[in-house]
Amino acid sequence: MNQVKIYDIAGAAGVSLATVSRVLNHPEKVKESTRTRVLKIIKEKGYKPNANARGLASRRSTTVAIVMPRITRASVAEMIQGIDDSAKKFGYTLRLFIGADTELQRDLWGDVIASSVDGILFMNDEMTPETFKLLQKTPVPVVFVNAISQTAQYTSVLIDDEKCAYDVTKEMINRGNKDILFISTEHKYTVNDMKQKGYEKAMREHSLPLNIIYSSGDVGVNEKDFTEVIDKKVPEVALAVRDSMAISFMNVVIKKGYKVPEDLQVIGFQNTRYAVLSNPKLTCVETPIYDIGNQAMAYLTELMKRNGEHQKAQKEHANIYVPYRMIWRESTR
Amino acid sequence: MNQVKIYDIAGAAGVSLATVSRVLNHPEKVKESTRTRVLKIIKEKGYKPNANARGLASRRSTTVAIVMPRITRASVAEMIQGIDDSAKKFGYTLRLFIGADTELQRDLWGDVIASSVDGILFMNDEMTPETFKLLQKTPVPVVFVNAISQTAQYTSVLIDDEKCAYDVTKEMINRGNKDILFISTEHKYTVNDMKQKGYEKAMREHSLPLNIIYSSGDVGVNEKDFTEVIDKKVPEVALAVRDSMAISFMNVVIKKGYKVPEDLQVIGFQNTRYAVLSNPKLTCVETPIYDIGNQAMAYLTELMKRNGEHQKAQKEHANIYVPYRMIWRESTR
DNA sequence: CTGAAAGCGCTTACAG
DNA sequence: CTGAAAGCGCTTACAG
Repeated sequence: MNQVKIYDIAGAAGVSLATVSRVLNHPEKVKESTRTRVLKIIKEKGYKPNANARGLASRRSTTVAIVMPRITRASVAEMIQGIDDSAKKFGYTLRLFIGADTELQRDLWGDVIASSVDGILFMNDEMTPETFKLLQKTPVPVVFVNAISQTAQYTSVLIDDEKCAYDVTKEMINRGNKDILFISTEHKYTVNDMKQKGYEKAMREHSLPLNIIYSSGDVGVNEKDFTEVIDKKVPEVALAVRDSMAISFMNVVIKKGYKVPEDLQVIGFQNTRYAVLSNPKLTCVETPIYDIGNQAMAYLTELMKRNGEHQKAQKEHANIYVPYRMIWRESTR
Repeated sequence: MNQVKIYDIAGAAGVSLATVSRVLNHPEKVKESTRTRVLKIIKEKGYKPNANARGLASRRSTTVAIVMPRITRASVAEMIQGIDDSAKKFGYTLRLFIGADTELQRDLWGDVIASSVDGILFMNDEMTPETFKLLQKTPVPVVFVNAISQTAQYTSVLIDDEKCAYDVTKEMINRGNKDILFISTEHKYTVNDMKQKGYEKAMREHSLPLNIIYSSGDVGVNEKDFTEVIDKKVPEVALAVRDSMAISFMNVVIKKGYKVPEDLQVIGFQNTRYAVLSNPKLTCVETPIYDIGNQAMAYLTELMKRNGEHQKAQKEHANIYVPYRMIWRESTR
């Protein structure tokens, strides 16, 4: 293991372990001359305090857990990048826990706790009450990322899905469209429900009939479902909660001989990389997923700091809404 | 923190700490009756050993580091899913370290070591000699994932890119094509170089002229570059190291009024989700990225086990090639 | 401002 | 098969 230990630094600098430790953790408590001397040696020897020892002794690990049901959703990677960039800035390191609700309850949550992270970024939407109980017992701050905590007890960082869907729908209505299809996921996600709510609100305000379809995440299934819909009637506008669904829908329609955006306009709700690879390019609500990750981590840092000072922070709850914007491309006119 | 400690279990079971620890770590050394009794209590109380304490005392953390330059590449998420599924099976937990070569050298690698992981999955292609030195000093096993260690000292888990590109190119030649364009990245990745090598080999064997273009990862730049190429001449076949590039190329060609696959056939080298969202759907070499992650983690587990037994395993090196296969879709005929 | 000492929660030889 | 004890590498009151 021949790693440099704190002893080595103390020895080389002619000070005690305690002083080296202080230089790292409470530099203001150390006389400047010794501080610089110690820091110099730390740098020379490339000393990095053992994370386990530090975690054990201090009960803080400068480590944060990311808990998510799946990592392969299109948006997750970029969110993690946002989280990581922020984590680096604040000196935190990331642990990854991937598992759905059931796994969380069985085993995974124990791992999260056992690893004594300082905070948790939680992306599992739609918790069962059991999971919620688990969360409640957690001794460290939790922030929801692009997922809503239905319990209004934790802060979520996300876009205001309902307002956003409302705005888009309204905009398309104002442009003279009446037959607007809303495409959502079969699997229930709160964020998608919020979007649907926004869509419904706008449609109702104009006394327009709702037209909603739920399909899976699988492109093959999408195409089958969408074909059925189209065979009945091609809507004027399709809004899809996922870019991949928007594009699938568009492709199906085009193959049937219709024109986009002339016969049908399509809008996606994410602005993933897919959006510019489709033909025509997909108009999107841009969900600034990188920013969401970035801000969630920054906010969690706040909470962790407070958590260190007084116990029990985080009872108040206020969601943090990250601004979204429209990116008009070729699939609308 | 009111977490259950090993003391609590020992107390409740009427045994010593040592015995509880043994039940968890060397169950065969404990009499069955006490073992079951202790296990029952562990389960009841939901005891999970503190990972820091365990890591510190045992010098093994059942934790693995994933080191990668960026997480937003299309293939990474699925690879991580593969890694995670395997990690779960073997009882490991994941830490994420995202950073390019320079960051590794400056700081990040120190974090990796300090966190005392039991093994490292390394995805940074194209290391500088400095990074390589860092790797050499690492006390734990390292496995390269979908990236080649140019030094033939570490095992890589990946597909045989050269052979694969050779096979595809040859197949397209055999089908009567002569003008085959190879599209690669501007940024140098060893895996892409290997593909290029395979392409070149096949072309040379048939005395066909090489036609290679390097472009960026940005779709906008791609389109500009590709337009230039096409304005000179549309090739019969385009092979692209990334699906996104293949699709961009295809879109540019289609917009110019050509037909795919009639005038141009296009093949991608990844089979990401993009492939089925394009229109026409993209023919691909399927890089089984999930399997690569999965097997890499499984192999790392082997190495870590050995590393525990005799010191210094891992001098021999043999890459593990995961089989690839062609998925013929609509962009070829 | 600095050092000696206790302790974080485990694991693992070492005895028995 | 089991327990007492040392130790993993740090941090942090507590003295001084």
